[in-house]
Amino acid sequence: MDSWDEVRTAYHVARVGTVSGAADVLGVHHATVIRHIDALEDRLGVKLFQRHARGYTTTEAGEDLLRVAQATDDQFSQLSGRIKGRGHDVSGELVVTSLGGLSHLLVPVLSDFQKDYPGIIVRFLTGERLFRLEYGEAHVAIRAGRAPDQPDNVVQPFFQQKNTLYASKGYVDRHGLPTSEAEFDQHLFVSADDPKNRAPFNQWLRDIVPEERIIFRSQDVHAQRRAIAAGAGIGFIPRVLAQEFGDLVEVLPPRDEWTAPLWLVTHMDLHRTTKVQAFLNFLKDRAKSWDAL
Amino acid sequence: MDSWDEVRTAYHVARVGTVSGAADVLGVHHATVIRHIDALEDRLGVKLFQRHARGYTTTEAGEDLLRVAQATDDQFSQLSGRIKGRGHDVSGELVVTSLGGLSHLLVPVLSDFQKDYPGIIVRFLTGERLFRLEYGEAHVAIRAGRAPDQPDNVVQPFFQQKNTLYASKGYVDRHGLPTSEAEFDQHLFVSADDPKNRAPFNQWLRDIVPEERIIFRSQDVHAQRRAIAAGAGIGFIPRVLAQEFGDLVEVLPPRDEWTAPLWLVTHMDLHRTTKVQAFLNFLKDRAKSWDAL
DNA sequence: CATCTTTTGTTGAAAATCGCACACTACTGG
DNA sequence: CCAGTAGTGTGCGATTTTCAACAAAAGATG
Repeated sequence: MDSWDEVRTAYHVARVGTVSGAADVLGVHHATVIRHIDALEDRLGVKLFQRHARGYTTTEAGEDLLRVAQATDDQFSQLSGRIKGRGHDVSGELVVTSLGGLSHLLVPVLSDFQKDYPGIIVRFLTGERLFRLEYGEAHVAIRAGRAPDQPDNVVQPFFQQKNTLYASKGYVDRHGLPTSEAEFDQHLFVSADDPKNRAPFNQWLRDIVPEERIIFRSQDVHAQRRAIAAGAGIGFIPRVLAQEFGDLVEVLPPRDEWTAPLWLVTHMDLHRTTKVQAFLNFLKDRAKSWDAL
Repeated sequence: MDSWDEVRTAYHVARVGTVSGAADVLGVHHATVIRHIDALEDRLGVKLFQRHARGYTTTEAGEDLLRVAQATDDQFSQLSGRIKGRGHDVSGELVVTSLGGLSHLLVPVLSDFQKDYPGIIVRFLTGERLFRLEYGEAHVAIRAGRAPDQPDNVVQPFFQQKNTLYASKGYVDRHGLPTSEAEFDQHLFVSADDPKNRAPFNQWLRDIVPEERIIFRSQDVHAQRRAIAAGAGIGFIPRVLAQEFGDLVEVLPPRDEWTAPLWLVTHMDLHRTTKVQAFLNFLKDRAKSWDAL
């Protein structure tokens, strides 16, 4: 049974009882309706209607089609309502992905967003592997580094995450504070395990600090931060995050070159949906207060 | 939700996962598929798919559509099977209409036909009002008189019902038998109540017999026949029927002018169905034996 | 890393579809 | 009885839809 449109035409003819009436309802010419019916009957090999000068009356086959198509029409109407409705309200899943190191920023926002829109189910995906928007793996991605330029993605600047070198009070008590980069070779550092890590402050650190002085390395930024807080050495922590840790001392004043630009990325096909827009607005509103720091 | 064909297209894209694959299944060009999807999404105002170079993946809306369209596809397949199947087997209702006076012929045939095809439900409609084939009131009509020439009807000769004048043995004992029409004014007759009745033998009788000699009149042929059998007077009875009554005497030898031609009439749109054909063949086969009488 | 395959996306040409006008039929109401 | 109304049916011209070819991008493969 191909050509569902012909079924739909036949359905309206069966409902109304006349070709002209059905043509009015469908907004087409009555000749079109006649042709649809003829084609459908030819394909099925059975007459659906008996023709007479006062209209079309259904045969048993036509009666059967009427029942089935009625149900189909109902289901399609409901589907259309659901789809259009879902376009304008905020519900269902919201899938957000980012680098794991940004969870300290995002988790509170996601939690609050869910409180504002109880119909939402939040899924927060992190991991070393990049979750790809173009395959529908997430609605929104937060990316760091230089602006992504994937063709089908909509990219917006999120905020500038300022990073600075921190040490714990315990570390300062034991080793003191370097007054300039010149004294770095007498200190201990915490940084990424991967020498190819592209974060600008990590690259800067690799250039300035002798390799043997980076004595604590991990792929996991949370582990690095805990190591710094525990006094293992000096390392970079986002300023917004450092405030939550007590006992941290700013080793050097912040520099622009350590700042990591963050981007909000959505897939073109989802960007215009109210759900995504609601979340993006919510997120950007929160980010304003962070930019001030 | 107009254009069910676009829903069908989207359904196959959602199922297969690629535009090209869906185009293959649908037997159309992939550009057509793309346009259908675009049109449907524009109308719904929501993206059903996320596009990427390796195919289309469904959004939530697309997932919803997939489920609904899957159900629709199943139902349409079943419908198609039912309709095509019904075209080739003999089941459902069989509605036959005729003048009430022919029930003695038709009822046994209908009963036997139902025994041969147990899937059939027989509806035998009689009445003074003509049941009209073009409005779907019956599958088959048995008509008497001159050949009907309704444009959309298929007319076939059924058989020639020979009628003759009969009297009961009781009547003959009391009044004797007329040897010719000249003696009719000394006899009593049974005939139709309606002077405009078009049956040829009734018109003949009205012309020959003085009006006051028709002493038993009824609209109901069954009542007329019972009156004849009860000895009320002389009247016409079909020869095939007269054999079933005992005690009947043929008053005059049969004449061609008293013969009523019967016609099988079907509506063009139903004539080719195997159900109707099965019944027509069954009926014509039975009629062969009646013609001999 | 170059090449091949698979897939989406776009544009002019071809074909199928649709709308229009008219003919025709049947019922309706004075 | 006769004009009016509402419906089906059909040929022809116009429009929309579809097709075919090509371009481009992303994986897959060796």
